[in-house]
Amino acid sequence: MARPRKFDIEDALKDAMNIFWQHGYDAASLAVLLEGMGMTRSSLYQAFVDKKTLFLKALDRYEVEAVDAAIAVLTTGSEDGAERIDRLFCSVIEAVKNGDQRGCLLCSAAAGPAAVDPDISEVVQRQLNKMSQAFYVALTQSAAHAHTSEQERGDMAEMLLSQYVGLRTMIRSKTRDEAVQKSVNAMRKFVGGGRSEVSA
Amino acid sequence: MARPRKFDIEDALKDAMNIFWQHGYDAASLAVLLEGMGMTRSSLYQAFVDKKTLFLKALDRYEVEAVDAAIAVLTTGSEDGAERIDRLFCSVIEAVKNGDQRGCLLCSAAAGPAAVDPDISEVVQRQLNKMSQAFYVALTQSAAHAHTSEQERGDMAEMLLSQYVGLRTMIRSKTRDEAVQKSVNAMRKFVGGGRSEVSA
DNA sequence: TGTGTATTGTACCGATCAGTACAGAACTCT
DNA sequence: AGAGTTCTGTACTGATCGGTACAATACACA
Repeated sequence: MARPRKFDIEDALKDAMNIFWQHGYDAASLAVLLEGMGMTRSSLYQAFVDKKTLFLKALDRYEVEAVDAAIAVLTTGSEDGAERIDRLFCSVIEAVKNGDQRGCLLCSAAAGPAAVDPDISEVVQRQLNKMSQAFYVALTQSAAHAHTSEQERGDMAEMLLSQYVGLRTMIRSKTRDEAVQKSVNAMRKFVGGGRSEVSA
Repeated sequence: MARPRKFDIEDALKDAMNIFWQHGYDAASLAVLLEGMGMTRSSLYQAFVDKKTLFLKALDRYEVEAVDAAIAVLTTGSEDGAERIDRLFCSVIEAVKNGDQRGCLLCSAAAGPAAVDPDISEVVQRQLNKMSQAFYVALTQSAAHAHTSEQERGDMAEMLLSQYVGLRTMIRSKTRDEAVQKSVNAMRKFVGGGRSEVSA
């Protein structure tokens, strides 16, 4: 028994996520967010408390939409874990070649607000951890690495994660496509995924 | 034949560099800069034109002070290039263990303003390129990699660079020391530097 | 057809942002 | 000592920041 809201709250959150993704936390001003989300100031504050809370919710949304998708690539689809790692890095290349230079919201958050705000840092760390665990699983299920020690795989999972973060950070800074491609080439060779050479 | 300036322009630039390094471009407000550089608004604008120009000059300063230092580690000191790469990553670990969580100004710039401003992006890319070339040189002068193809070394140099960027980005986002250590462990093993195990 | 209630639209808030105007101060040279 | 010149200190600008107050609005229910 009240006035109904004009917007779908999930859609609005998705819009917010995309805006933060493209602009970054600081550069995504309230004006930009309101415009992109198609709602008024009061509605936004009524529904999302404040900018930081909105960002945290957008990060949660990103987790579901992008991080979990990456984790799915790392943990399902192919028998061999190394090939799945391979696929993840190839998908990054593919995005770049399609003109997507937004990088990764999580990685941008790590470089930006997470350095200042503990609440944001906590969420970022949790998601990064999730990814490193997925790398670990993939390595464990890889013919080339299953025999290595638990510690070795843990180390390598962490390395793959920082590699991923660095790659997507550089992409956002307009690094030439060829440089990105080279980096992935070397990483693929290193991990030794199933597929012989380039493909996508 | 005029009033002499009260500050040393090089010292001021060094201060500015450190402030940008710690706070990041956006968060380093004029107020913070003026305070930290110990000068007044007029003097700053008279000497450095505007904030962005100051940042570009601070980036140049960072190139001399930090990037070139890293490049020196990669290109001089030891006979074996892989060991020099090893040393660079170990120095990152050492900084973290000493409580330095500022990361790398260049990497933060890559993730932040370089994504928006072409002038900044250009400088960032130039410096990143310089680093990847140094990695290439180190690989070429490494017993373990000298025999590989030129292309392979180029790929791997680019990978080492993105690894470096990712690592320092994660450090700034307050990633646990152990995770950083793990990542470096794996990277060291991968590169196969001379020194057997941990050291510093 | 009211009446209660939650959302919306708008106008506003103080704070802070980067940048500027300009008078006064501090020096060198004549 | 005076003129010329450059730097400094302060006060100010308009724009924008995130956030709030409050009346108008649109609905469900009685």
